[in-house]
Amino acid sequence: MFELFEKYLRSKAAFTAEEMQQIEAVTTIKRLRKRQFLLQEGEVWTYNAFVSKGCLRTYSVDTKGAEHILTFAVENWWIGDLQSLASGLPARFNIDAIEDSVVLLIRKEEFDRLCQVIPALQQLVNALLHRSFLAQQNRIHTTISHSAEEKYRLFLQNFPEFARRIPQHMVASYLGMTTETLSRIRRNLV
Amino acid sequence: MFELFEKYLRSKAAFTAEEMQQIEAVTTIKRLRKRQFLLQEGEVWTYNAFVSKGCLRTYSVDTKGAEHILTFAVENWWIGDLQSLASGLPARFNIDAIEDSVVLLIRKEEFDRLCQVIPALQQLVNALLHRSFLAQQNRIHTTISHSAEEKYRLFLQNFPEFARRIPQHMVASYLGMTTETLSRIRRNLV
DNA sequence: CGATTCTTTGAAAACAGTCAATCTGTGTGG
DNA sequence: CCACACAGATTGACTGTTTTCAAAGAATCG
Repeated sequence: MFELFEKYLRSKAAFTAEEMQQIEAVTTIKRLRKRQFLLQEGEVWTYNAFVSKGCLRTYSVDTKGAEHILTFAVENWWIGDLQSLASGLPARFNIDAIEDSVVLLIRKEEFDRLCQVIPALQQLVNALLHRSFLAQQNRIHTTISHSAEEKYRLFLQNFPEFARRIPQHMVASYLGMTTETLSRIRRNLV
Repeated sequence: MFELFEKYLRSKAAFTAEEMQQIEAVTTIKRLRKRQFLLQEGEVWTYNAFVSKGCLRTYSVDTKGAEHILTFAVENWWIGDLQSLASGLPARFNIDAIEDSVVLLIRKEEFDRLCQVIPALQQLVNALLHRSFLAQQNRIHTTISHSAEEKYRLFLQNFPEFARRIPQHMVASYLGMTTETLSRIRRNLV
């Protein structure tokens, strides 16, 4: 499974064979079955995680039991609770597998150490953070400026992959509406 | 006005006198009157901008003429269109002054060059991006998981400063609701 | 097949937006 | 200094959208 990660890394920057070995040395593989937790609210998240197969989600559960999905992650995406990672505090979010999945884990301390000695890795992380920032900004913008139907249209445009793989009630949760509303929107689209 | 910026920088990291001079050498001061544009939709944004006095907003205008505010920035905040800055494409957003303001500008090329030679500056930028990422994630989470009234409550909690300085119709726009709705929410709060 | 999850539907209620009017305070020009 | 214009906030009546609750139908999985 490390090969997929290696392929991803090489597509983003140039790494020497030795650097790649250093990375592989600290990478562990975790297989998750559908519905299995990678992180549960209240635990402390201490990894950087790369999805090499499958699909996961990050979400919270409110006082009424309703789930609110913050992110999805499929192959070649990173996932984790940066808030908990940075602060060392218990996570406010859950992460679980939507499909049977494989994630690669690197402990924070080891990842940070590698970033010190492998400039390409540090740059990759910075670039990733930068792109994520812009993606989040876009999401905020569409969220505050469009109707439920328009949000769904944009979601289909931007993430056709997600729309295919992810159950509708989760898409609804991601978009901040109920599953009934999304169902009715879909009825009116055709 | 550079002194305020210097104070901010020194509060975040250690800079030598020479480094500080290098920064000052590329910094220009721009004074803006209330309502004056710093950036208009369609222009290319090529700066990093630091607010040393006043208050500004980043917003878009939709096809119906409605404004949607993405961010506010007061003293010691950064502002700009990262999307346009990174891509070189015309900005989708406007930035203008809500109060008479003073911003410090550093051209992108010069800023990037300084980041190469001043590690503390590069680190500051990374830390800032990291914090902004988390802040945006929080905003997304509250936006998709709370009612209009709860969003306003949380806004008051998180940004009491903004609530004091910023006209209500702009707060409403930032929260993704109409000014009438916010007005009615406030009536029911007391 | 039976159980569970997922999606759809309907009816009623809650919520938020629209439009139009009024009220307030501020600042500007005469 | 006043009159006026203008930006901002509020209100009411109405419309439209979204949620809620309850139920039933479809799809999936062991």
